[in-house]
Amino acid sequence: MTKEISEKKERLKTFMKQKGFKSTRQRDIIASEFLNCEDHVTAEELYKKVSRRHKDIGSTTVYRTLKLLAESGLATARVFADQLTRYEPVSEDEHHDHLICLDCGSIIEFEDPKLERLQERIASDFRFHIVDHKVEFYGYCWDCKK
Amino acid sequence: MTKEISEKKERLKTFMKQKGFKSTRQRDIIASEFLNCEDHVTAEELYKKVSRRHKDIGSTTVYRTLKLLAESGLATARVFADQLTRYEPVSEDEHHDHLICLDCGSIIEFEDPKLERLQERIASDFRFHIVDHKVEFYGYCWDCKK
DNA sequence: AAGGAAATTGAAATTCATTTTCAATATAAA
DNA sequence: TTTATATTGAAAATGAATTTCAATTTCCTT
Ligand SMILES: [Mn+2]
Ligand SMILES: [Mn+2]
Ligand SMILES: [Zn+2]
Ligand SMILES: [Zn+2]
Repeated sequence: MTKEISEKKERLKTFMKQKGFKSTRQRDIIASEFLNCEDHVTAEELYKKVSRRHKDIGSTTVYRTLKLLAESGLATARVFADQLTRYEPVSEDEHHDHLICLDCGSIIEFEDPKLERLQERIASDFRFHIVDHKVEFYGYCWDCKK
Repeated sequence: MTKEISEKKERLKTFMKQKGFKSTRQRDIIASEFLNCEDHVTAEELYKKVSRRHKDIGSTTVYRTLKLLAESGLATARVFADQLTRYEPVSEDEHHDHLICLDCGSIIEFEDPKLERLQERIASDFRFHIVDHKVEFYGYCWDCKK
C-alpha cells in the first residue's frame, strides 16, 4: 500500500469519526480495493473485484461505501453515456474532463485551463453562477480509428 | 399549427414511409404535442400532456414515438444530472449546449463557437476523433441567486 | 371495396441499476 | 462488560425504460 493510499485511508477514518460513522472490516476492504484501482469503476465492477477474495461482502455494502467515499471527498461520482454511476479516486483539488472512445470504451482524462476560463465567460454572459460542469467528448481513440 | 411544425410533420411522414413505418393517429397526436412544446421533456411528462385529451394513448407509445422522432432526426435525446432521458425538437443543423439551474431547474441554451473550436484542439492533442460532445454547466440562474 | 400480410398498440410483465427495509450483528464509548 | 447506535447482507422495493403478446390498424394487392 503506497503512502498516498494509506494517507487517504487516514483521511477517511478522520471523516468517519467526525461524522459518527463506524470503521468496519468491510469498509476498509472496499476502500482499499477502490483506491488501488485507478479506474472509473461502477459499484458492480468493484463488487466483483472485492468478492473474489471476500465472498462475505455484499454488493449493497459496496454501493453504500462508494457513496460514503464520495461524501468524504475521496471519490467523485461520474455518469457517462452508458448511464452507469462510476467512481474515481480524487487526487487533490485537481479537476479534469474526459474523452471517451465509443469503440473500446477507453477514457482519456484531460485538463484545459482555456476551457475553464471559457466557462466563466459564458456564465457571465448569462449572469449565471456556475458551481459545476460536465464536459465529455465522445469519439474514437487513435487505436480504434485505425 | 405553424408552418415550421407542419413542415416537420411532413418530414416525419417521409421518413416513416421510407422506412416502412406506418402513420397512426397516436403518432400524429404525440408528434404534434411534442413539436408544440419547446421544452426538454421526458417521456412521462409528454405522456401526461398527451393523455389529458387522449386518455386512450398509452405511455409505452409515447416512449416509442419519442425514440422514433429521435431516429428521424426531428428530436434529440439529452440526459442531464437527474438521469432522465429528455427530448427536444431539433431545428436545422443548429447545435447548442446547456446551463442548468440547480435550484429552479430552468435550462438556458447557448452556442459558443470558441467552445467548438477548443474541442477540436483538445481532440487533436490526443489524436482523438470526436463525433459528439456533451457540455453542461450547473449552477444558479440570476433569479435564484438572489 | 375486400382481403391479408405486416406493423402498431396498450397492458402487463420484465429488466436493470440502485435504494430501502429489516432482523441479526458489529462497533465503540462509558 | 454493558449498552446504545451504526452497519451489514438478503430480500424486497423502486422507477425509468424496454419487451412481450394478443388484439387491432394500416396500407398494399387484388
Ligand atoms: Mn476521470
Ligand atoms: Mn436544448
Ligand atoms: Zn478506442
Ligand atoms: Zn434558477
